[in-house]
Amino acid sequence: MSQTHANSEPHSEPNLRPKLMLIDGNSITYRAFFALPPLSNSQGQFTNAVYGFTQMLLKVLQTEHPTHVAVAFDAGKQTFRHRVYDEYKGTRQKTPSELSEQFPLVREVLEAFEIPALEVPEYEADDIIGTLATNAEAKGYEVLVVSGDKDLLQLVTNQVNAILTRKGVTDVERYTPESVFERYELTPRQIIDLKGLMGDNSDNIPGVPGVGEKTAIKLLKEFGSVEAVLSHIDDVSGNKLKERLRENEDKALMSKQLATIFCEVPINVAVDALTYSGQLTPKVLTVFRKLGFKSLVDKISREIDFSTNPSTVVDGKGGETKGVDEDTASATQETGVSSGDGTLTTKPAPQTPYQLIATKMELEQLWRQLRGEVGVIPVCDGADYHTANLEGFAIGTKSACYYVSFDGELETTDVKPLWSKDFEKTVFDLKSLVVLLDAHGQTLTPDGHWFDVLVSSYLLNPSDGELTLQNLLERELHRNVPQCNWDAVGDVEKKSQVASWLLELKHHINAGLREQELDDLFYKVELPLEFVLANMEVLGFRVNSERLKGIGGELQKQLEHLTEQIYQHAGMEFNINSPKQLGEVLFEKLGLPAMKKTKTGYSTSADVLEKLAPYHDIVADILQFRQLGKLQSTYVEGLLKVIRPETDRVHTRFHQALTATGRLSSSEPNLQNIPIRMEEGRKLRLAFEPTYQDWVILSADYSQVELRILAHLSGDEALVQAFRNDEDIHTSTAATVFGVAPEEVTSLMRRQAKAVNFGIVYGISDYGLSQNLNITRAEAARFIEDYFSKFPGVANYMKEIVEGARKTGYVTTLLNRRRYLPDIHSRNFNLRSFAERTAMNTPIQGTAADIIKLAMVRIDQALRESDLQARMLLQVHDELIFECPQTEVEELEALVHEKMENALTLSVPLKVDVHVGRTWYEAK
DNA sequence: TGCGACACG
DNA sequence: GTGCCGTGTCGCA
Repeated sequence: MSQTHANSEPHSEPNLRPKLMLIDGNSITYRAFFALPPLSNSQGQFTNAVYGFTQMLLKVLQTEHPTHVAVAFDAGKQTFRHRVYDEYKGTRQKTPSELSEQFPLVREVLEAFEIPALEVPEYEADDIIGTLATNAEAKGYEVLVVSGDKDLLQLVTNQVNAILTRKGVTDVERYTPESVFERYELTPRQIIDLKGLMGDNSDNIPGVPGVGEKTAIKLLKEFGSVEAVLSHIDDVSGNKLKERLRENEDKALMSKQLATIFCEVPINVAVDALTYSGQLTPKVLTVFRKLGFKSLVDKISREIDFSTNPSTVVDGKGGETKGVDEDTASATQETGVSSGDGTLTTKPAPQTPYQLIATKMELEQLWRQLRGEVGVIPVCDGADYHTANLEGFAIGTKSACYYVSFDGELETTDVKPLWSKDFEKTVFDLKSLVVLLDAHGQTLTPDGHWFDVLVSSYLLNPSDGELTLQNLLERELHRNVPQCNWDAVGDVEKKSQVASWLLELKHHINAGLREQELDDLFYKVELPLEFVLANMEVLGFRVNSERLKGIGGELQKQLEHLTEQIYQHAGMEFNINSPKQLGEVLFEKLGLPAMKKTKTGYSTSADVLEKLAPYHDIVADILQFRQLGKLQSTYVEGLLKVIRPETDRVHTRFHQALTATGRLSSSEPNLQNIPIRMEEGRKLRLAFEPTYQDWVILSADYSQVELRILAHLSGDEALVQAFRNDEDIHTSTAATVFGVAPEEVTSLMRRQAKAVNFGIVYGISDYGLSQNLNITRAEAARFIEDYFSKFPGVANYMKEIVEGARKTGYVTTLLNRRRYLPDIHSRNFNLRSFAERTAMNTPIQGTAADIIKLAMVRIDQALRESDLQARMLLQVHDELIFECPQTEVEELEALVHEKMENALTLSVPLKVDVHVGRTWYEAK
């Protein structure tokens, strides 16, 4: 591994060797455009791409400190590659004007940075970069190429490294020849061969059809290059593959040619002329202001080196003066600029003094030193917080770092003072800390002054991709996070440094929460909810494995019987679980009419099969087989695997920072999708029991919560009235839409109205409804039209929510939870329509999530304050499951009713149904 | 490893 | 030339 550069600090260790950074301007700008929501500044000019580009630029300059920099751009449409292959980049959509108008802005930014922008007619940015990289390498430079396109990996050598974006814009990864090999098992030059074989959709490079990354790598590992593969086709394993290679020899060779970066572009600028001073001039601030980059103005102002002029620092707290802290950044920014004299320097992250705490005496001293805000990172011997052992805590303050080790005489109970209100603790993933400490008999509570950077940053953007601590630090603070193994002991000094960065992250995120008015949602709902979820995870749900095995035995018998019958119908044996083989049997052997196709073959989905049922008895058996097979594999065998044998319990994980709408999700096992709709599956709930003999399961579910929310949000009079009268909503909708009295509504009419109601909540389309009801599109469109004319408030709400999303780029729930919808401006019909439906659905689904989360927090609090033994086991989106002694049923029922129905006050009542039973099955 | 199928709200 | 919202898990190719 040659991580030496990434972790070195150029300032402390002057580097005499020149370092050239070459940035692929097109690739980074493109990537930024699609990764970021369509931000625009006060003049309505779109700035997301230039913003992302600038973020990226700042980050790489700050972390790499190059001595020479250039940015390359594609020049115009036609390139020499089109002469080879006229369909080159043919599938690529026309560059949207929202993007192309930002390229001049990118150049303005570069001008302010005094970084040259290069382009050469007929050549692409790649080729310019390749040429300069080669030249510079020959002159003894260290070279870094920065791009979003993994093609550039072909340029990597020991002297030329690549920095590629991973997710978003600023989440990057640095590649050396070793790390290219680690990732692809190929040398950098073989990246060209890889593309020759697998092609590239975005550039319309064909490759060999049917060969993807996996196959291509396998072939290259064996033969080395495209040419070698083609001259040894006979030695390739797999007949189909051989055939494909033979048929596509030309394509493979041409694809390789297209993918090869041309390193002899005629450029009239010398590498040595591309010097970069490393100093930001005030011009940069001017351009940032003009573009409306408020946060970047703050950011670079914060990094201004005031060491020569400390008196300009305005620090209201009169505290530390060596840094500019977040809260005063806006004040100092003005001073920094108006003084206008000097140059502004970006600085690498500070190193904070570190101390190991391993004895009682050292710990005593720590308590005397420590006060106020601390970042805390638990250090464990494994990734799974349900089973890992706690080995110590990395602790960071603004000015010091510590590691408290439980390796010697200290144990977890010794750090108890840390959990008191006296310390304001910031962590990443509070729930996991609560679970970890519970294993050591320590109970953390919401009143202990907490901040969680995971859940809070999720609120700022729930669709931001995987939220890891590393991602957050890099994305939000532009910190180069030291390499360390987070799921193991060791690296404690680095971890404690990161712990102190948690505090900066907190302030950064807090500012965002205030700006989006999300502080209430975070502090009053999500943060306390972490403790509720932790307790549910730790407690688990008791499962009777004997009963489950009994159900499994029954299923097995039925499955065997069905298998036999299906073979008989088919006249042959085959794998019923294989959609491919099944398709062949149904549509070729038995000649049933194929109604739909998927990319891989015939569709055998349930809705297709249901239509085929009248043609052949085999179809019903297959549907039955599929259903039972699912029950057996997922719910019997899958569940048995995760029952802890010592306790007969399953412990799900709730994910609080995952869904785009604000819902929770559950996994390992997923207890939010235990069967209920079909009786056979529902029987599985017989295996879910209360902990003790004389206890019961109590379930409480919101009735029609999403439609009630729709009534509230839209204010539609008819819908509101229906709920105020406590009518059966689907019957009432049917009566209204079909213009009949409620008692004249037939079951068909009710079923159709129900589908329309669902469709409305999902962001309706005539196609979707027609599929669901098995009617024509025209008929579905009629239904929708009728519905909207009878519920004009709903029609208007849907129109306005989409318009609002177009204007602001996001939608919100009743508690201000936000979801960005960048595709709302897409030129792609599909993506745009999807975003529009999402705009209609998310406020509804998300508000339902807000409401039940609030109810959970209130119920948890009420239970803790009461003397009830009852406890919450699960949340399933619109219902809560509890267990309690039989004697508590009445009181718990009253409590749950009260808290759930009054979680929020809407213009329609919230209604909750409660069911009690010996098992989960019987609580219906 | 991506996809189809299917479990839930 | 489209396809109703949000999830997780299994088996196949």
